[in-house]
Amino acid sequence: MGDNKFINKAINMLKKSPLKLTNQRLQLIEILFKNGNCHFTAEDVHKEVESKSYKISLATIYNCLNQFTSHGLLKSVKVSSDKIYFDTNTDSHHHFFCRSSDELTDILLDDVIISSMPNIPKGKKLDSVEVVVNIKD
Amino acid sequence: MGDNKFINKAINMLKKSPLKLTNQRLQLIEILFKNGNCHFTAEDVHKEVESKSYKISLATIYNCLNQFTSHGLLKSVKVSSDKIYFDTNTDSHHHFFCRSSDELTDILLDDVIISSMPNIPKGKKLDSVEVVVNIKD
DNA sequence: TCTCTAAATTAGAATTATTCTAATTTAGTG
DNA sequence: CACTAAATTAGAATAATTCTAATTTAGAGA
Repeated sequence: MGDNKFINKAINMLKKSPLKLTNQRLQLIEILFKNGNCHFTAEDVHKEVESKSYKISLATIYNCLNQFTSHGLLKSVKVSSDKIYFDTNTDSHHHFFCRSSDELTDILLDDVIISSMPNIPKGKKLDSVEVVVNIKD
Repeated sequence: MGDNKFINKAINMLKKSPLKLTNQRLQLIEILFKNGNCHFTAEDVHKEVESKSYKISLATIYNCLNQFTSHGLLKSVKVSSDKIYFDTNTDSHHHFFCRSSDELTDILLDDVIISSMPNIPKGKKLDSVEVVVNIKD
């Protein structure tokens, strides 16, 4: 009680998953979810882990980000960058990607209205629709 | 004359650019443009170069794909894959990306109608809008 | 509470895509 | 035809990420 609601929600999801509640995972959840919706790369997380002097190896950071993604705590986003971004907002939504600053920010789902969509090729199923609005300074 | 119109168009663009007409560039243009619109990674090109026994190093393939991209012969596309895709269609348009086969295919610009767009953040300019429709088997 | 085992963590090596370096070759201008 | 800037190349370097194999730990069950 008294805890951050975003952190609590993430811990509850972790408890409902088959993943174990390790110190590393709980500390990562604290770092990732303390501010509600945000975006980060593995390296961003690694830097914050270092600065807090938490004992979490880079391999564990990668493992956990990937496991959190497959268990619905995070979403991964690929844009015109060489890094994978993770997003604490797992609802369907879109992104601005700034090519000047490499920053990813949310676009609310309702702020993009797609009024016509192509037919899905025969034999394939729709997975997701991602709109990236690339911007620059 | 008698040549493929896609190849001719690409060679003309190369001639109008400051890039020199080397054997390697002409052979790459032949490979890339012979079939009109298509998508490939550097590795795809490398394989075809090998199979034709052309003498083009992997470094030159990367150099040329990047130079062709900066001079308007190609466009590069980033999707949920660890590789960069190149596209001979340089007009504004969208893509299907099949997560099962890693295949990228075009969506005609007019097949996606976006009837409402978010405001661009203060101080930034619009660069481009990319819609990726992820599909699977 | 204690044991046990599968899961988690870790350091460091490996991998993969891509870019860089520095030496050699070549296009095409003059 | 010579010259020079650009292009090509092999191989090293880089950067992000994943793998390996050894050690540690969570948490289920006695």
